[in-house]
Amino acid sequence: MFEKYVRLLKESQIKITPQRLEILKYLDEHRTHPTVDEIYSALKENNPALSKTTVYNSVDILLNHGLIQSITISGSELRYDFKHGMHHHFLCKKCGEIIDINVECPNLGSMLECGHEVEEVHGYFKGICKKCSKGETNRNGS
Amino acid sequence: MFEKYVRLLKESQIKITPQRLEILKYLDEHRTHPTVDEIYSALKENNPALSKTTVYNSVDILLNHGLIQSITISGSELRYDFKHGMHHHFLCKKCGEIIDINVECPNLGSMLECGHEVEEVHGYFKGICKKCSKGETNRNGS
DNA sequence: TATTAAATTGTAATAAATACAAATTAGAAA
DNA sequence: TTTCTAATTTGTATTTATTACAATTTAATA
Repeated sequence: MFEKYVRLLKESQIKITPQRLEILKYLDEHRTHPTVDEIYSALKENNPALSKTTVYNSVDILLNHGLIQSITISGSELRYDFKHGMHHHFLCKKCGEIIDINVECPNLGSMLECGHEVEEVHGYFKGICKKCSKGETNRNGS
Repeated sequence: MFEKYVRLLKESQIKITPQRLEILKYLDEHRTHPTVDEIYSALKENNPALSKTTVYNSVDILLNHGLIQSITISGSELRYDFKHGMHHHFLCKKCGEIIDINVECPNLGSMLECGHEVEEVHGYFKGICKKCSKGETNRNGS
């Protein structure tokens, strides 16, 4: 059940707690780029004692150890993503969905030559997603 | 003095007000990716009656008409950038500076093929900038 | 099992952004 | 030029994401 996440936390020398395991598992199994509030609401179902501060603390430590990444695409709140291979993101301005875009960053090479130490690469595209531009229903009901 | 910005606003059919001219001019002349608060503080010097709400309203309308762009790289606040040619951004985690990176986005072609209508492209890199990695002084004093 | 540093919880505080009503103004029409 | 009106500006109040912090609890080591 949690072996994978126990291993990940041990490898990063992060103290293992049920909360951290649940949060890491949730992010691995829900690739929806949830906010802290969304993670909190989902996990509170099975753990009513969960505190939102714990979710904030936990995503911070997971972030600092590189197990997850934060996504700033929306500009109004931070979203989190289990770290699986390099990919970019597309934000639909109509339905709000954030879609994974599986491309590499061809600029990384030239970035390495310009003297800055690059630790993170984020590619964000914004517009209207395939579904919405076909006129299908979306969460805004428009 | 303001001819350029009068022309830009007219072309976009935005009503011309002194506040909008000042804000647009400020962004054109200060490529530091300022926050609303920074724009507000700077312009309040010469116009003590300026309201922060006006700055919020103005950057919104300039944004909607494509004269400026918003930058979400920091995750804690929105920053604004006069729209000049395509470029990416680098955020230094040490000094906080946001540096323009003059590269195109080679992924745009493949993005156009995946069915989403792309309206914006943002390339963000994070790490330690050239200056800071050389151990020079920075605004954090570290 | 006992110990202790670290984590969790809950409340309070902060700060960016938004909502909104009243006063002002840009720009079109007379 | 003057009048008019919708749009803009202003200032205050509110909302919401995030951070700060103290008290309680717990993971993991000895």
